[in-house]
Amino acid sequence: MYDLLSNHIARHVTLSELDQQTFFAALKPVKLRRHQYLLQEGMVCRHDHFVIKGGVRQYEVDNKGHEKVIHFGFQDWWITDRYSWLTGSPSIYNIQALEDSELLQIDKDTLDQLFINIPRLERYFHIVLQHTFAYWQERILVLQKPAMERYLHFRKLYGHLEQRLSQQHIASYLGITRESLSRLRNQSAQRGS
Amino acid sequence: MYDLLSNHIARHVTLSELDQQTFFAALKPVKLRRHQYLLQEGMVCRHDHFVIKGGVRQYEVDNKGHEKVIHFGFQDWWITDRYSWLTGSPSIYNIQALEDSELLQIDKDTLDQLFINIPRLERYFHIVLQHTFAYWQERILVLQKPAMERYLHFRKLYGHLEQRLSQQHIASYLGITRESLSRLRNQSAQRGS
DNA sequence: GCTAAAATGTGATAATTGTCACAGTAAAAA
DNA sequence: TTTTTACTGTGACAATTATCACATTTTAGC
Repeated sequence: MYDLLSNHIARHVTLSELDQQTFFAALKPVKLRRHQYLLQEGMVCRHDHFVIKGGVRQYEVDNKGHEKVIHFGFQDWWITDRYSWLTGSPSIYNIQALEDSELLQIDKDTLDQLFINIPRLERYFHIVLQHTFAYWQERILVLQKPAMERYLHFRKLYGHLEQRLSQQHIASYLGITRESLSRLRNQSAQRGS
Repeated sequence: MYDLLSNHIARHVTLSELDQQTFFAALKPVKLRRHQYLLQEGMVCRHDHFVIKGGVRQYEVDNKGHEKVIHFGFQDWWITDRYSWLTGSPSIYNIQALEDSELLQIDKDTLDQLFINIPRLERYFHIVLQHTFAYWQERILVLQKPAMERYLHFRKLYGHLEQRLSQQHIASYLGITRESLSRLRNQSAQRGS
């Protein structure tokens, strides 16, 4: 159950067996069924979550009632509303399971406590955040490009997830309507994939 | 000269005087005149920079030759191309001074070395990155909204910088053309600010 | 497997934003 | 100051993407 996370950690830092056990002991396993929520808007997001199995989407409901997906979370990803987590303010996001999912969760206070005695653990989270950050930086750039480029970029990076996601979620992630995405897909199919 | 940074650190963590001196000794002051570059595309970004005075913009030149501003950096902000910094790959960004500026820079290897003996320093950078991350998360959300909302949001957050930035840079940051921004400004002026 | 619900495809049309051209204005350099 | 250069405003028009309506297909629950 902790193997995935253990490997993920080992890819970035070396933790002693003891430190790793201390960390794992602080994690709480969470199971979600499809459509269940990890976070609902209005709640304060006090946990960070590592996805073991399944997948989730993080989205905002705008003032017209439209859902806007800003992020997905699949196996090997940490996911949280970093803003609410950091500031303690109520979240404007929902995080919902797209499939039956399994995650490990840890709350901020516990984690901050662990950082004091296990600096390497903070190093791990720092490195992970740097990677996530680099990903968001790229996402901003892509969101400024035309819809077709955004879609092709998505396929290049997350093509393997395309069947697991609905068109409307992909469209929302790309910042377009599901109708527009449908038309883009026709175009790109005609030109050969 | 180091007062700004010293205060910035104190806002997030407590560093011993010795640790702080060790860190400051590793920083290199950099002066830039308006239009000079801190980073040019094709170079690997090996430094992180803390802005003491002045301001910079980080932008990409797209395949049509258009400049796309993804980020600004003003007093009290750390700025770098996190992707290039992290992966060691050549940057696709330029970071250019908008005004005569003063910064403090540190390279990644030196910083990683410091982290080993000064865990609190890594805590500081980790916290700063969390804040920056929360800011980018919001930026993604805003970029999905109509142009007028983006502009008003910009004014709310960075209204105090509006006179120091050119229209074309603001427009680019908002992901619209300078012509569109000009029209948005007319509209919002007619409705009273 | 059947049925209801959800998701997707597609046409007609509207809204938003971009492009191009050029005039006017402001700012930098000589 | 003067002169050049860069920046901004505005009109006409084009391109992109959204919206709405409804048909079709797929999926989930019984």
